[in-house]
Amino acid sequence: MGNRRLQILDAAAELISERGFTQTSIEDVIKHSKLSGKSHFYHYFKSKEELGFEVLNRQFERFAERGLAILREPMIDPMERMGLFIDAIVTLQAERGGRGGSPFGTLAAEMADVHEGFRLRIETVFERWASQLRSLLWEARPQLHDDVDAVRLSRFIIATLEGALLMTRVKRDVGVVEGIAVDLKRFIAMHAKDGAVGTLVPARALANVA
Amino acid sequence: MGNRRLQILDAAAELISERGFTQTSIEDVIKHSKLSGKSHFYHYFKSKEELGFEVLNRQFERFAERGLAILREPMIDPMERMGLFIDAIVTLQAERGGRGGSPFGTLAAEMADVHEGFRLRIETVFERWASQLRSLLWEARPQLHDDVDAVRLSRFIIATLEGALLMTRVKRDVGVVEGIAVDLKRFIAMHAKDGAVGTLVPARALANVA
DNA sequence: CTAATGTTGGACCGCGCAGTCCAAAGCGCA
DNA sequence: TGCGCTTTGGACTGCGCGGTCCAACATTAG
Repeated sequence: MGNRRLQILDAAAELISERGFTQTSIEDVIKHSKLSGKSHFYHYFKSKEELGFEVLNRQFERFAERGLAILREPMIDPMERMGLFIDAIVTLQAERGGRGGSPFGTLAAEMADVHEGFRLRIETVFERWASQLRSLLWEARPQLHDDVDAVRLSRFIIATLEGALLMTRVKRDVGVVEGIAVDLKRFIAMHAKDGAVGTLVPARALANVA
Repeated sequence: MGNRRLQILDAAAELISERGFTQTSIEDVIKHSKLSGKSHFYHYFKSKEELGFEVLNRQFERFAERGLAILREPMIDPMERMGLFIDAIVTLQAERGGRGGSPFGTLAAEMADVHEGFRLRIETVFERWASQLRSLLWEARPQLHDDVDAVRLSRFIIATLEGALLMTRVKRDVGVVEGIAVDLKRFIAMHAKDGAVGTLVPARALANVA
């Protein structure tokens, strides 16, 4: 069954996002996937490197399902979708008790300067994420100031969220990412024309913008 | 000489901030420090773990010298100092050709969930950094809106910078951190009363705020 | 010149892990 | 029941690395 393969992949994804790639051994993965016998692993994967690549893809898939999907809901106002998306990331982090941070960020920090293959794939992952954000900003264009640079703004959003997840992990306090999320929404709201902010920012916080 | 110790420490700092802790072997460190003989290392350090802790301290020292110092220049307007500080981080990253990212961030992502000792020390490092930013914001209080939350804002600044360094590293493009720095300054300027922005943001960019 | 006291280099040990291999256990099929 | 074929478990190998140890060398003192 290709089912087994997925089982291994998910176990690996969990361990790697917690401990990092190098700190996760094949034996750990096999044990954690409720299978036994290392040959099983090498039946489905060529090498640990291949596992790493596929875990990265899988993480992005899941992220796309649970987080990025919100960005494409056609019935919701774009600005509101942005807020929901940020909330989703906070929720995801809260569910894990502040541990584990961003699966991409962790892998990125660990491998970017060590393994060119990983670096390129991580770059692709971030690029796909960024492109989703750009689409949303494009959709929201009528509500935004004319000189908003979607490329720069989407990068800013990703960087801030990644940094927030990292700090949350270090402090083991979900409050960190929550606070940063609030500010990030305010920053995004700053790019919108008056009255187009929707539920992105509570009225009180808008005092600073006006 | 305690000089040798520093030599090892600096070699290790460089390697660790590029490759990460686990990917850096004692032999690499010794070779890179132009010494030879592993016993030399163990003459100055109890273990690799101790090396890691001290590298973290040393990185923070250097960062405090070259970056954080700007925050305390008493002759410069606080808001302007903030801008200079952000510029300094961009410059530091540019000097390394986009590689290596933040020394703290790299170590944090790698070790936070693996080694409690590292996590605590990294938490301390971030806290010290945050406290410097808070001091500056306190100094700038007369120029800021009354409801500015210094704790939250300082966390936001650190998170965004850390995320920016990470993405710069992944894309190997210093332009990323440069762009994010511009936006970050605009976000900070948003908290200042009109006319108190100084050189933080070029007049053109302020259009969005007003 | 010799003895005592550091330095320095590197051989060596043990361990953990990626990756290989084979033997035993299922399992269809007649 | 007996025979091939696949699945499964785990023993084994080679290697890299953290950490120890000791032998050779330098240095200073008498």
